[in-house]
Amino acid sequence: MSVLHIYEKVKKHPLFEDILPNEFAEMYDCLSMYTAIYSKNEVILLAGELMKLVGFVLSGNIKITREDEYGKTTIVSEISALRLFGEAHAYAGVQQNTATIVASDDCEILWINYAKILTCAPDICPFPTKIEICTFHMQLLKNMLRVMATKNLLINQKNEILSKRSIREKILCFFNTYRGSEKKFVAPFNREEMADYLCVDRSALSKELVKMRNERIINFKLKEFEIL
Amino acid sequence: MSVLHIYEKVKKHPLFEDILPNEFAEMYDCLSMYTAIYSKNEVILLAGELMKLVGFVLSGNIKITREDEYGKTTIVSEISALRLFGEAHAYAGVQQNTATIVASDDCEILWINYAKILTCAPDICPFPTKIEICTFHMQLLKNMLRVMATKNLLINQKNEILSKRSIREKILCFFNTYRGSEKKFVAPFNREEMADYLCVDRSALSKELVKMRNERIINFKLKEFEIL
DNA sequence: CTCTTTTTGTGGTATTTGCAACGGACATTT
DNA sequence: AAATGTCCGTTGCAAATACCACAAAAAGAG
Repeated sequence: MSVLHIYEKVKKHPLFEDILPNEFAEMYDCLSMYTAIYSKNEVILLAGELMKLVGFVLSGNIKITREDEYGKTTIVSEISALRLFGEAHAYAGVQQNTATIVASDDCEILWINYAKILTCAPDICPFPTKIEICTFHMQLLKNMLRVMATKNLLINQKNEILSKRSIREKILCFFNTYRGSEKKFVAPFNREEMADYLCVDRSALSKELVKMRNERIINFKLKEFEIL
Repeated sequence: MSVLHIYEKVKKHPLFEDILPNEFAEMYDCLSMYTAIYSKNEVILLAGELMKLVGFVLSGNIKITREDEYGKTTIVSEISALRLFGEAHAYAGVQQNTATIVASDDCEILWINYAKILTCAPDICPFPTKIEICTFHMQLLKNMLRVMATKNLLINQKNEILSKRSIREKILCFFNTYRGSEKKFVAPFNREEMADYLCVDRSALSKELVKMRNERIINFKLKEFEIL
């Protein structure tokens, strides 16, 4: 895939906001980017290896899995095309990666050596000397901060939901963060996905929703919900 | 409080790693830092206001609270002295802050205009011109990335624990992430704190731990645990 | 349209968890 | 030594939730 083709894929991601095609081409070399193709079920990164690069899924899907000491593996999360992964591990540095990353389908990954953003101007001198940095590197740093901050808020939201001790509270918390101030909204999940997201049993979720409808707290029909 | 006194307080935080006293003093002006004192129960930031600054708790404790539409407030998290808050909101930008921050005790906050790190060299020119940036600003950026990445991993860990559907699974997941590869370890919580962390009932936690001991999965005495 | 597949709601039951109250172990204070 | 307070395990019970199986409804395929 040519650099321009890659650019077309990544340009909509917030990480590359306000980055021009020619700037991206420069970065491509400067940050030692390269693409790699993995076939279905191939291991992309083994648990225990250090995550030094940030990955961007150009096509296909990947999954993050964890294996306990008895060999039972669970899927921690799934990452679809045009999404970023590994940035937290790459920047946290010391932490050892305890998860294994596997290709769910045939897929193509763009690997980016993001650490280089921070060290690409190696002529570091003692204070108060200044160093030079490309304007678009600065832009990328800004974008990366925003991406991580946004992800942070998202996980925090989910955390708040999962902290609730009853299904009803989880539902209400999810609705509140999702709907904003709208009374009527369409859920982004079907029942099974919603149950997975809230970490509860699907049928228990259905029952609780009906119960809440009977108590005239909410109204709904399939994915369409309304707060009363 | 003098800038040097402040430096003594903040220097151990990862955000200020490898920042020298004189560098900090320069930053203090450059990033428009200032301190503010709040008395117990005083509102530090009201829900709805935009979070443009990053806060560092110099002394005392603060709490993040959220109020539902019927006026019931819940404590989302508590932040103790020498810890950072608001960085995710500050960098995510668009998001509106839905939480209210309140002083738990009398406390002193150092406010930092971190956005300025990204724009402090205003002579931005078109590609491929370079811009200048202080070396210690670069260090600070690096530190901020690491702080956010680390926080990200931490929340993710907690998320994984809370995703487990039974108390036993939560316990095991917590133990596994906490103990690393050590078979014996001392928990950082007493039972009540542990129950809060796992979002379960304390007595139910006690019961499950005893049950697991009877099944010879673990052994424990108060805070000392051992995986069998 | 009909047939098939997927999604959703329901009912019954077993299990888990929460709740409230209490007593013993231990440490601290008086 | 007695009194007090905190933490932990224990108990009985009530409530919530998971599990399983199935029917009704909706969505898709031909």
